Amino acid sequence: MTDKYDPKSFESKWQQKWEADRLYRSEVDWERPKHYALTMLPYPSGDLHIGHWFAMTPSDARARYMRLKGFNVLFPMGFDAFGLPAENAAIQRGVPPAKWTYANMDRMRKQLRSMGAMFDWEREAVSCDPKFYKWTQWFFKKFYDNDLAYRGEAMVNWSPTLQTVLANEQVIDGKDERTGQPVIQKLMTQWFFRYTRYADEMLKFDDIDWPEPIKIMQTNWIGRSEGARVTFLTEGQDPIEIYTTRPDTLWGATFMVLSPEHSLVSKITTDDQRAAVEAYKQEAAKATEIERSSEDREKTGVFTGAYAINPVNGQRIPIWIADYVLITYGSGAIMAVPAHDQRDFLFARKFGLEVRVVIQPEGEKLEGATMTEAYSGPGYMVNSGLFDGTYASEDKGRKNPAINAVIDWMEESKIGRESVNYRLRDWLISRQRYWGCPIPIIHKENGEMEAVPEDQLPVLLPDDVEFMPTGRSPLTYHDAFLNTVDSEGNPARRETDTMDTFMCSSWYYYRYLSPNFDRAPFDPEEAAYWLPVDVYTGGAEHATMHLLYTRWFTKAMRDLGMFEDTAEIMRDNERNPEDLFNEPMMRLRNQGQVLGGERPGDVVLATGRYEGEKLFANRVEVIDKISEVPAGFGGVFGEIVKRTENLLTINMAGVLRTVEVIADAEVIIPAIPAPNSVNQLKHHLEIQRMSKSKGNVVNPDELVAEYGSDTVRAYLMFAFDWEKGGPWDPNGVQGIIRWLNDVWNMVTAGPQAEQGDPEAEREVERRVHQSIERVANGLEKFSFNTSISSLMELKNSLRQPVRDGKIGTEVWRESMRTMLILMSPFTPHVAEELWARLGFSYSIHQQAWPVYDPAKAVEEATTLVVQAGNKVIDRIPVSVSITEDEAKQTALASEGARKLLNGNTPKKVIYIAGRMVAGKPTEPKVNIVT
RNA sequence: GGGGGAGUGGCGGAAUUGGCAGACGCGCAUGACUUAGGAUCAUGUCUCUCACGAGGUAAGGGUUCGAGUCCCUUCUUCCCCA
Repeated sequence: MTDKYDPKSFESKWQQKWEADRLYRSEVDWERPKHYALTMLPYPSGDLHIGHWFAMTPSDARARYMRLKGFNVLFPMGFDAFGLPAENAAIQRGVPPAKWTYANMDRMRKQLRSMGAMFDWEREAVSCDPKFYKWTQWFFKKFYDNDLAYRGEAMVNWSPTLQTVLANEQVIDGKDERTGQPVIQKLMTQWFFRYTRYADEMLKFDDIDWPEPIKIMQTNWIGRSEGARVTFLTEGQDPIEIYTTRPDTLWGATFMVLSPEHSLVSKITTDDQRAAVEAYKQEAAKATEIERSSEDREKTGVFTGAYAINPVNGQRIPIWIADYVLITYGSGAIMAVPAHDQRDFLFARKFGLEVRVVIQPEGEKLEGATMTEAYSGPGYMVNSGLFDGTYASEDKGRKNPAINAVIDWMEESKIGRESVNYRLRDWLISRQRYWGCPIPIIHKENGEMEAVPEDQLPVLLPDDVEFMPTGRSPLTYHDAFLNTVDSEGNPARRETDTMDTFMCSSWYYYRYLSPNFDRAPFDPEEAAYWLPVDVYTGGAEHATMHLLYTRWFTKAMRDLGMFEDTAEIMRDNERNPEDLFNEPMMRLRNQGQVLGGERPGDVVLATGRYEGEKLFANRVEVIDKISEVPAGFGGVFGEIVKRTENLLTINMAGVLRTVEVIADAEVIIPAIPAPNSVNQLKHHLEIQRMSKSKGNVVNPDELVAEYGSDTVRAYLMFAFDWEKGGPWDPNGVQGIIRWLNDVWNMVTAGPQAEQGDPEAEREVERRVHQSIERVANGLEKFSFNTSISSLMELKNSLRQPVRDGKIGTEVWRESMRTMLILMSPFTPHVAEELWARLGFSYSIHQQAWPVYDPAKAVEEATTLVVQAGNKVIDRIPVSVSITEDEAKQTALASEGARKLLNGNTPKKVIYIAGRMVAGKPTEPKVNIVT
């Protein structure tokens, strides 16, 4: 055959056929083992990004592999369709969010189909679809009814000029990014989920195979600490509760600090301090919590004029306010122990407050007056009454003898009690936004609240909305939405907050099970078979947000009995439901990120008219190299480092110069056919995240149009360590093209001999079997690049003997058959096409993964490596069946060993046997120690 | 500020988790075939050395018969919270 590998001629043909045949439809089949493979669903931003391909196509390859291994695989897809960008589009371009979102999803579905992935589209779930968000609201209601949802106060970014709440990403440097108006921090009533209720359970990872860094990040995020709560009384008898992890240092508390927002502040402030305190409170409102908690920030604060009594020693200590104490953490008040806490120490030194040492390290004498930093290490308690001499270790909580003793004593004498605290705060789900799932709550006239009854769900988002340029949610002035009646028929007002989109993404993979089911969030018949998710893939940036929220969600669902029907059906099918609903995903793997590659900017010569330093160019010419600048050139020349519209920044021998290209300027780019425009000039690109504004976005549609889907898939899997990612390099794709071309040519050329050479055929069989194991091993380990390199090696080792006519028809056909199945997870289209051309029956994707036979993979001859330490001193060809004794004798008799030993006897001889590891043979070694 | 990673040829990356460092690919070089080559084929390609050989996985130290891999110190860098 003479036809060339031309993916365009068959890729969409197969995609259509697979879809028409419902090849990837996954249905419950209790006779077969199941595998639920899940990859994070995209936000419908409008265009599929190369990052989506990078995340999804390797996951698809693995799902396909599991299918070939005999599993019934569910691999669904959907859209996380609520969110702020749709609203911004509405405000900026006047497109309704729903229209924008649905149009984007249509486009992205087409793009997703071009991947040739085995998505089961009949299970698609879309979070902004009322069929979906009815159940998001239903979950909210269940949580509300069971005290897992409540209203509380939280700090928000508040714009006083716009009278609206802003999201974190809308605030840059304390100002609204759109209007530049100042933003302040303000306490507002918001909806929360009791996230902390499952804090302890979420610290357990025993039953799940998740990456270690993710577990560490989640553990730190939850931030469990053991300590005590202690109540101090002010001189006016107002109680101030504090939380401390170091109750053993209570005697060193020489002042207290309240958060500026603490409710007692105005009450206890004395008249002569009031002006200063009020001024400080206003100042503190400008800083974000992240800034405030930064340790190296200059400490600020104001004395309230009031005093408290230290309950352990009766000492009278001043009460200050300072912004390094946050109202949202602990109780919003601390006891300050400057000798043993660095932040308190800096504060004390700045304001001249007493530093009293109460933990004295061994062999050192600390003095409060002369210390230069706080001491937080181990030592013996001093200045602490009856506890003097007690040893304070480095352990935290009860394990520390000093803390243990003090807590017991405090509980006995009713001064304080043991307490566990978490850095984790409750999950704030309120968003003062329109394009989100409405919170199904009604505010009655009398101020009480009630949940919308289940039969009235969903509370629909109105689509006849108009956006104000302020960004205020249109729900807050949409009368038809706002006005309703309560359960007694009295007029009432709807809640206008919508839910955080993390709420939708916390349960979407349950909706995939039965996206049209209308009696519950999911059909227990489906759930009993498919749950839990076996493998989940996505970006590590979701480590502490999405992945913690979703764990919480599943635990809450379990405790509210939402899996009971499912468990019953499992039992009916002899599946033990125990421990299956504690965690949503059994295995998690994170892919890295594809970054924009580095690209040099065009080197240009620009001439025109100067106005001061700035050049108004009427002619810009791109040249090859900086050395081609003509002598005596009077304009600006150099590499374009940046271009904004017609404004160029040019690096002229190290100096940055600005050139404005005038409207009808002559632009000459030799590489691009004339006429050229300013927009075709390329500027320098650094390796960094891809974004439209940087102009370094790689468009997968263009790549697919040029090279075909299989090549793009395989290249993404081959060019990177999947868990790491890296900068995009357009050149490497050549290697994949050559590989697929070679495979194509080899298969279409057919066998070159009827009878082959037995030795060559045995070698081919060996390579084929080694490859089966190696390709599988890479897929198991998410090491897609090594799987593909194994496939390239297999092709390399087949090509020459086939060409030389050493492989007979039978072995040739069997080898091609196996190779195509091995390739099919990675390059599903070309594998199917060649499969069909070889006359095998449709479809390759319904075949079984070839069985690895170690006996066929094994080598007959190998090399014995003789080492002295880490250095190779000889190599001797031997049989693989060599025994330890034979190997040692052979090694000692070798030329290299003779030279090394020079007649002496070795101190030690170590033998390392050769093995077959993941389809790859290793050589036996003998290490001779002298 | 806090947290998590990563440092291996000109480049992307391999290396059974302690056992011949640099697989596979890109690029490059030389040659072949060609009207042509950004096609294809062959050979080579860590560094130094004509060679024999020696050195080499960010830098320094340690453990070990043996270290890219484990431990300590330093440096660089990326990501996340944002």
